Amino acid sequence: MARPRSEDKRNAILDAATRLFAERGLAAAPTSEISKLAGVAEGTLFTYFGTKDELINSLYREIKLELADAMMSDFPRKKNVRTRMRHVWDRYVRWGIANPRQRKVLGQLLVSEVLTKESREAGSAPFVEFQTMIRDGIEGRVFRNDLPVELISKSLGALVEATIDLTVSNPSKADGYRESGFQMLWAGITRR
Amino acid sequence: MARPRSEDKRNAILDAATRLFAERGLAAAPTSEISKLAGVAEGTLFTYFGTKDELINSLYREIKLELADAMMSDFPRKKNVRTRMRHVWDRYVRWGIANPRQRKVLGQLLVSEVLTKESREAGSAPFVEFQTMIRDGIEGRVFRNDLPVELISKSLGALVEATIDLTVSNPSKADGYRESGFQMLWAGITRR
DNA sequence: TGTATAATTGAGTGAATACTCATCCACAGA
DNA sequence: TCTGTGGATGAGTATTCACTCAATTATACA
Repeated sequence: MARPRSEDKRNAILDAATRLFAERGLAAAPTSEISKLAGVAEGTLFTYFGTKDELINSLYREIKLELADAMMSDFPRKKNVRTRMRHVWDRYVRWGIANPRQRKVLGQLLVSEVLTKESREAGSAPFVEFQTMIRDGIEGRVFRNDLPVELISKSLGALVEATIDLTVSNPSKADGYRESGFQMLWAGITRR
Repeated sequence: MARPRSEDKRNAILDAATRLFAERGLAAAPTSEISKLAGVAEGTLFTYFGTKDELINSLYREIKLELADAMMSDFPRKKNVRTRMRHVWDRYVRWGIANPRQRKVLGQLLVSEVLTKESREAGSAPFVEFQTMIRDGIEGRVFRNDLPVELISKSLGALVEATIDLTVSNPSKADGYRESGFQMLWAGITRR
């Protein structure tokens, strides 16, 4: 037919957006600069993403996919709940430390008024296996039975964030923080 | 001298800003609308706050003060660590549920690129007593000794947020969530 | 009551920026 | 090699918005 769209260009735009959003925030990163940093004309940005909001929503999905990938690859499906939980914990913490920009942007996106309901749903889809693991923990009487699934998953996310924050401001203690954080989570959710 | 500034007008502006920031986000709430909603001329906004960024920083301090007030009033200084911890927990959760707008704005402010270092410091100043409580818990061998103070305080914040989120989406279970959330925190940070 | 001072007002201004579009150009299929 | 389709370009446009300022008004104090 005609010239096909380039996956490379699309990625370059998303990448440039990530950098600028992380440095200056969503609103203060103009499309003109995003496209310049991506090495394309401003008009090109709008052939890949109809509007800036659409770009933002796409970026959200992309980052969530990367995170899910980091957390769920090599997931030890057959092992016990603690091992699976630990796997997810370690991967999540490491991803956050290794990808500070994406993590920061994710934080901005989550409180922005731009994300559609569809994007939010699409963003949590890759984490179904994670939810299953928690349900296993409750049904197998490993976890306390008064904690709703969402409280456990949100708490894991929250404690991971706290652990990463600490590690970033004191990288030499990374291993200790990762261990302590998990101990704390595990003690909090399991039966005595 | 001359006409004094009005505390009422200042508050009206901060209040209007809170509403609009919560509904639309920082960037999409123009000073023209903030002043209109506050019932003053746009120019007046700029006699109280030199720039929009200054308004945002002032709002941050204001909200943190309110939160500290809610958490630390009637603080049972003389009681044991668990009682003090529980006091702070309950107050924080209740404040978040009762003040969804300020809570939402606080979330936006914290990831924004607008807050100065001074504002962040001023914002955490009212919480010194809270830090002291945690140190008491560690030194009194109530808490585990491998957890840094910041991990405990961040975790409390994080678990409160998770608890509030859940309560907002299912208000009838408010008491249960508040209880379970605290149990989880307490189990996580104390020695077995 | 008179006056100096500073608050209040809102129309105006300049800068920033999301998005458009006429033109050019690269590629797939014939 | 030719051709039609649709991507790539970037100057242009319409809009939005933070901030200004000259004129007006309220108030503390003498």
